[in-house]
Amino acid sequence: MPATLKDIAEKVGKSVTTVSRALHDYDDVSLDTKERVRLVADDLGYSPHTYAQRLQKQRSDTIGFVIPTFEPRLSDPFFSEFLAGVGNNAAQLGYDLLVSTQPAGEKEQEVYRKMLEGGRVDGFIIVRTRCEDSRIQYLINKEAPFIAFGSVEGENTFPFVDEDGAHGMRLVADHLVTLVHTHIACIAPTPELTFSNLRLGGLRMGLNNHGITLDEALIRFGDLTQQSGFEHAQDLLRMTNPPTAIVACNDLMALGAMSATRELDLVVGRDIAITGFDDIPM
Amino acid sequence: MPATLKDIAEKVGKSVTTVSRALHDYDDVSLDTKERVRLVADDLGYSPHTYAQRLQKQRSDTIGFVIPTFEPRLSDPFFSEFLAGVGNNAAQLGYDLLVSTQPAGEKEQEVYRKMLEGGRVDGFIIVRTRCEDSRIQYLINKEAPFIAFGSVEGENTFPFVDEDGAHGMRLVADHLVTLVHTHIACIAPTPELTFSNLRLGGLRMGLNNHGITLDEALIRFGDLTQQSGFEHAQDLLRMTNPPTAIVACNDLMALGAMSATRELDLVVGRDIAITGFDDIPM
DNA sequence: ATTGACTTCCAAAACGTTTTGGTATATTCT
DNA sequence: AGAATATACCAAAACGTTTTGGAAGTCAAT
Repeated sequence: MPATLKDIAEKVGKSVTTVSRALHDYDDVSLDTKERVRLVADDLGYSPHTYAQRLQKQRSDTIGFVIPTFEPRLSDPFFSEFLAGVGNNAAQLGYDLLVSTQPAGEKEQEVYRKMLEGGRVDGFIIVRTRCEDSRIQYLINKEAPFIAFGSVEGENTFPFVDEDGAHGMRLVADHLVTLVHTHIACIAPTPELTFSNLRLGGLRMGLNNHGITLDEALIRFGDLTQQSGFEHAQDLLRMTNPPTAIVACNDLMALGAMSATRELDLVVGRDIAITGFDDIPM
Repeated sequence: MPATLKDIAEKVGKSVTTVSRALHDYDDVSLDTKERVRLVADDLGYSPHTYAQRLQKQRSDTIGFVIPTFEPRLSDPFFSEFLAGVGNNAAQLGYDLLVSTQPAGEKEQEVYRKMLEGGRVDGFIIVRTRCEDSRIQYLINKEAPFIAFGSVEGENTFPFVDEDGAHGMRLVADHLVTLVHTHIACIAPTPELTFSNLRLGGLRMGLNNHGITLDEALIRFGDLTQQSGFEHAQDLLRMTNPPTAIVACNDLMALGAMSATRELDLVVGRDIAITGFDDIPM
């Protein structure tokens, strides 16, 4: 059995209070006592009981991170990269990260509620923000702390960070135009996601700057997976007048599109241009 | 403020005990009371306070998973795949997974000790087992529950699962011999890792079966990263009499080796054979 | 009228910690 | 000598749960 404050107290011959205060270096404990307490604590290999501390302190020192994915697997490298980054920083600051996956929908809010009301987390990190985001609505409403990666439609009266997806897509447009493409397709994520609109909008505007209008018939909405990039690309390439360039809004769908072209014996970079977005290791 | 049992008790006009028992469907609570309790609980959006429960129950319902890596990032896809698999199954069984990274060494055991004695976890999952594994020693000694992915040298008197690395490597040997390779190099992980020896041994035996002895001068020990595969492959290919095949003991090093060959303008599959192990998505 | 069985309820203790609101003793200042 | 100040300590309450060991009431059988 792990040692408790009580064990130390008994061994040192002081009260639990004093031992607790000694370990926290309060100045109403004599140096002598502090020394003895620390010695005994080390000796017994004492570690404070985390859950007792959390209960008493009424804070969990834990951040909730609910990955909005259908797959039970961490199939999108974007998430594992993100997770690693956040997880390590959190650890460094003395925070735990409570990770869970839950597809957007009915049960999603319940997951947030349970974590919050169960006292398991102090706040959240939200990713893949949606134009109308019920998670954000809920948390603002509950006055629960959180930070979002991505924005929502309308006013963003909450803390968030974001990349400039529109700008990135304008660069993509510039690049493709330099390569004299005019018949350009785009595979975007579902338009419910804020960044889908931002990136699509960026592309549209980027092309406009060069006097090209993005053909609405060449816009497809996928679900960000490789599979979906594959299917939509296949579909696009089988058209009677197929595009010469496919702009994927994320790397995973771009990879899927590349597989599709390969299957039709086209060489990427020669017969067709394909662009991605995210810079995943793959 | 989240609702507590006390809140429910007051609203229903029963004791906290009764409310607790009602929610747990004990049969010394009348159906009528149970009904009322459940109604009020729903109404208040009650969720039990996780840490209070854990403190009282003296169990954390949490599994510890310490990733033995130097990188703070989750750079090895093996880990993210493993993490996703374990994490989701744990969640399904009502367990949390407490993840942390800590390179093998001095502080490693302290991390395990803190998690265990701090009451934060009930047991552990151990990966990348070593021939002499201090973590396993420690946990056996503490009689703490754990399961290992991989074995140790000598008797394995603890639960573990493993893949048959030796067999896999024999298949690799068979394959390479079929392609009439005889001058074969191997990039293995540090021999402290059990699976390094198993796989290396498997390769050696596989080649022996065909009357070929693995040249000890062509064995290199890397650290499982792409970088290290790159460096060792470069080194091997610059020898006066370079190998015609490189067997990497994991996929990441194989990918590094492939980069190295490409830099020397060799084509993998034509000028040189390279094999990996693990089947990571990349 | 007692006994026993059954139903429904609950006060109190416990888990391990931190904080509050003290007390007792020694020291220093008038 | 008495008052004020410092120093070192601690009992009890609190955080929100679950479990223990009953108690009180009803009913049926003796």
